Amino acid sequence: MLKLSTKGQYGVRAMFEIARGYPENPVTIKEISERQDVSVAYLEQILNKLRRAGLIKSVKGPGGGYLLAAEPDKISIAVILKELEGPVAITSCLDPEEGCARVEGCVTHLLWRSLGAKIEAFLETITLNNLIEQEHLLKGDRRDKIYRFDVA
Amino acid sequence: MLKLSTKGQYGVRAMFEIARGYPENPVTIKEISERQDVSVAYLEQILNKLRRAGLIKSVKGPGGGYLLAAEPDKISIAVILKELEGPVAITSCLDPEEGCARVEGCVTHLLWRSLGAKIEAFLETITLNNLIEQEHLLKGDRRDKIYRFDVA
DNA sequence: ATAATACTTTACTAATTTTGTCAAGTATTG
DNA sequence: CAATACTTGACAAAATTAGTAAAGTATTAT
Repeated sequence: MLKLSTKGQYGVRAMFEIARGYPENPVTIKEISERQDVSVAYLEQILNKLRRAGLIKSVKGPGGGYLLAAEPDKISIAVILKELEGPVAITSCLDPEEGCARVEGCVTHLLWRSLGAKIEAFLETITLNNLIEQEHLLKGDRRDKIYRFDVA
Repeated sequence: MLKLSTKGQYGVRAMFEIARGYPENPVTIKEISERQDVSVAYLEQILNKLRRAGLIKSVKGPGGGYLLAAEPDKISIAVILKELEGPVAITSCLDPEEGCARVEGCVTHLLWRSLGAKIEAFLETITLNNLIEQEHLLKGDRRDKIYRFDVA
């Protein structure tokens, strides 16, 4: 339950690859495709959304590619997922687009709202920079710090 | 994003209705159907799963219906949802049934795992009894305690 | 100039999941 | 023994997901 679509998953992984090139090295779709094993055509869709949302910039021509539009510690996982999948909305009646007929006096409504808020709050605390840091820990020998996200 | 299916939503609402009858009053499918506006046939599917999981008991014959199999404060939302929708698995590679080829050195994997753990932990703290309490607060005048789930 | 590289956009579709309905029972008891 | 209630399994329409495909436009190294 509570699955994330591949669009969201791939989007985060793509942003992670682009973040590695920050601030000078444009990363091409092809590179992302190869490293993350996602088709170029599908990535185009995803990166397009992220570019229009202002999270990344693109550089055309040979040697071009994608660049982060802000510093890696300013871009949260929450922002990326919101652009690709819309707001956290455990139930459809919590989606701002839809609305709910039974809001008043509905106990489960409160429950789902609280859960959604908790999820958002968590995802807002994690940034691309945290992912990069975490990878360094994984590849390095600082095994003592390894499950950092559990602490946050 | 991160939607819950209607099966999970209706299941929690049905359990809430059954909890109101605890410990003596069997609640019929028809009553649940009317109060929660879900078809009888669909509820049958849902309640069947919950009964087989041992969360509720059924009493046949006139005056029969469904009863909670345990005390309302012993049944968490997490348990109900797990029976109806399987474990929390933000990505399919985190589903115990599937597995993941890239676990080692995969940073996002850690992220999704942490998120899933947080969600489960939260849902385990909320019981049917909490829902009933919360409803009393909503209907009563203790407006000061109203958003209880946010605190938990 | 122009070929190579790279991004952009829109349309389409196969597969999967969700959200149920339907039919034909079985079990219990007043 | 009829009324009430639960039980089971098959089936299917609708929505969503997860992509592919095609036909571009833009930039720049040489």
